[in-house]
Amino acid sequence: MPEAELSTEEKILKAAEEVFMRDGYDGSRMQDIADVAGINKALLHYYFRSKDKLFEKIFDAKIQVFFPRLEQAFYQDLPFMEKVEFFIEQYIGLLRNNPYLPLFVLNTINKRDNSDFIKKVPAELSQRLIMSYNADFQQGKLRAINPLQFVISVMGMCIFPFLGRPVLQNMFKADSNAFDKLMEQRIEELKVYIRLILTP
Amino acid sequence: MPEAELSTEEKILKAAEEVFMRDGYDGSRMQDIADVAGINKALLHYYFRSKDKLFEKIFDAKIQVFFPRLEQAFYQDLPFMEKVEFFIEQYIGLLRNNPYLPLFVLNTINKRDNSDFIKKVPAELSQRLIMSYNADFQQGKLRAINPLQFVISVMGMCIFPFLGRPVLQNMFKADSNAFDKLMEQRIEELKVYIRLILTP
DNA sequence: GTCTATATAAGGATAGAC
DNA sequence: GTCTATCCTTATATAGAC
Repeated sequence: MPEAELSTEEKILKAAEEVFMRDGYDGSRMQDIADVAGINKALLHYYFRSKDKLFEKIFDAKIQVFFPRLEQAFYQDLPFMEKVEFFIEQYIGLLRNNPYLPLFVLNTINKRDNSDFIKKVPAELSQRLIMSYNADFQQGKLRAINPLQFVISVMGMCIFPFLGRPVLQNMFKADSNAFDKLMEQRIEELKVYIRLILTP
Repeated sequence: MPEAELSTEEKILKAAEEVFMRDGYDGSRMQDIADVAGINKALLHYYFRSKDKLFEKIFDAKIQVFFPRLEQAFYQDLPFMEKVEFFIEQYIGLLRNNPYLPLFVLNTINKRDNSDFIKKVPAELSQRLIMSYNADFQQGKLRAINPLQFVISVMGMCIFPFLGRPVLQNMFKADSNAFDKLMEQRIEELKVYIRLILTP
């Protein structure tokens, strides 16, 4: 869709997303958002009453992406291991297209005053995974581990390289392409790890 | 050491550490730091010329903690697997005492303009680990994996729960004590994982 | 709906007295 | 070294014309 066809409200939301994701709430300026949107500051306040309100709109959308529901795989009757493999594949793919997402979300939910934001996290995902583990474990198909710790571990393995990206690229003299390639390879590597951990 | 015995410079550094770690660079106010230190703003600028300079002092100290050198284990002639186990133990212990550290460091190194900060990361740690892996692998003591991906994974597994802490606590109705207990248990859990991955 | 101009406040930094 | 007072710039937000 060409930019000219976007409504003013859409242009603002698009610009706000870009600026907030890149600079965080504290680092963002309403003027920057107006510039990116190609309008002036006053219009921002006309559409969204305040910086807080505008930010909330963006966050509400992004939290749903960062903690995905993944209905496709998790509501199907797949073995636990395949669900995890599917998650790794989808999630690293997602982050490759949304490099700023993790830091943005983690910053927001860690803000002391903004504890409301935490409540917006879709909570069922990990609960369902744990139930799925227990079902397969009781059939002897999985090794005895702590499913909560395991779920945290899988998320950490997927997300962390995107958080430490500048360091990794500097350490191994990699450009953006090399990093992306590394993340593509990472999918298969992590699948090997989780199979080794879960197979009895 | 009682607070009264601290020099003004020490009081400022202590207060700056607290505020910067908690609120980040953009979210911190010189006034807040002065208040915590029990002095006034002007004195901050007398001791450290600017907010930037003061921040740099704090960051320089913290980056050394977040990317530790761990000479104790890694310069000794231990098997790779034991080095990793030692790392997990030490590092989770460190983070349990420094909950804000990961987000603080990751935010700073991800700032576009502040790419100077990246250069301050001690880079040898992962390089040494990879060399150590290769040595043991050639003796047939380890499974064939990608050592770089493995090192990223171990760091991610250790660090991520501290980043997602508010969500985890909310999701599982855990207070600070329960979370800390979970992290203590996590040490042994992760050791199991890495043994399963690395053992041929 | 969109703009210019401006109110109001906050934040970093400095001057100058003690 | 430490304080009060203040300068200067920047930010959010609003008023009012078109």
